[in-house]
Amino acid sequence: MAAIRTYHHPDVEEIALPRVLFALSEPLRLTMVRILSERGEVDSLELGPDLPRSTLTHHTSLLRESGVVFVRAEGRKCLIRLRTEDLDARFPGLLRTVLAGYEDEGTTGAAGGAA
Amino acid sequence: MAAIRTYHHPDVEEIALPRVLFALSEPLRLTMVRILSERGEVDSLELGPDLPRSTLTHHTSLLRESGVVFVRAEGRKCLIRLRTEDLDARFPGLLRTVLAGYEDEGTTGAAGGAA
DNA sequence: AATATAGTGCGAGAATTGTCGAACGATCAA
DNA sequence: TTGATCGTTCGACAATTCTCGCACTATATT
Repeated sequence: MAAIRTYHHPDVEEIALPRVLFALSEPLRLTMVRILSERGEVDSLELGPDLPRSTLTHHTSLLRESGVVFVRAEGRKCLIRLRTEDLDARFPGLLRTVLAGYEDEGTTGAAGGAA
Repeated sequence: MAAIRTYHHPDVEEIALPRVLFALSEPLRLTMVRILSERGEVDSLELGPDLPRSTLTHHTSLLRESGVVFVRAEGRKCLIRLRTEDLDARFPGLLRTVLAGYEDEGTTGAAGGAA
């Protein structure tokens, strides 16, 4: 029984707006968030199949530490989902507004070619 | 009659969400935006009285080039206002949502001590 | 014209962020 | 146990961003 992978997540009150906006200001991460909103909880590889693993971990960690996503280990894999309720409790409507404004741009083949 | 100071502003369609979010992800700029939303069109000095001028120009330019604010020269001064309608046409509700989520934090003495 | 004030642009340096290879531990299948 | 796959961490490098002094132009006042 080896050490289980654990992840730190900020409490709802600790989620800071500048950090969230910064996390969402990167096209790649914004695309990840859009995928998450469409598919719910997904395997981390779905967020960037063609990306180097270390790059994927980097962006995933940033989204997690800013309070945008929740990450949990499942066997070898890494399941990720949006903290929709927490974000909505903290910044009502923000996520919906951002996603609505990003639907038309970058709709095709982003996040390293996720299809 | 010398050359009038002119400023480039992106068209409404050119305003990109990642750029806007990045512009709003900086606490200083976020505070500037809040001041603008409270006071309407203001002298640029009101956005950061204690800041070095070059720093102020830097942030003002970034906000302008991302499509968040409109800048016009008035004599020696520089008047700045939010592009509320344009932003709302492009990303409905974004500005209101962001401002609502930032009212409680950083309410005091930010933007270099603007009072 | 002389002075004071406001804004801009440039440049340098510090700080932050993004990308990615390599090594490592953990997990699953055979 | 062996081999393959996945995620993490570290380190290095590139790119971007931030801050700010300085010189310069433009404007307003006297």
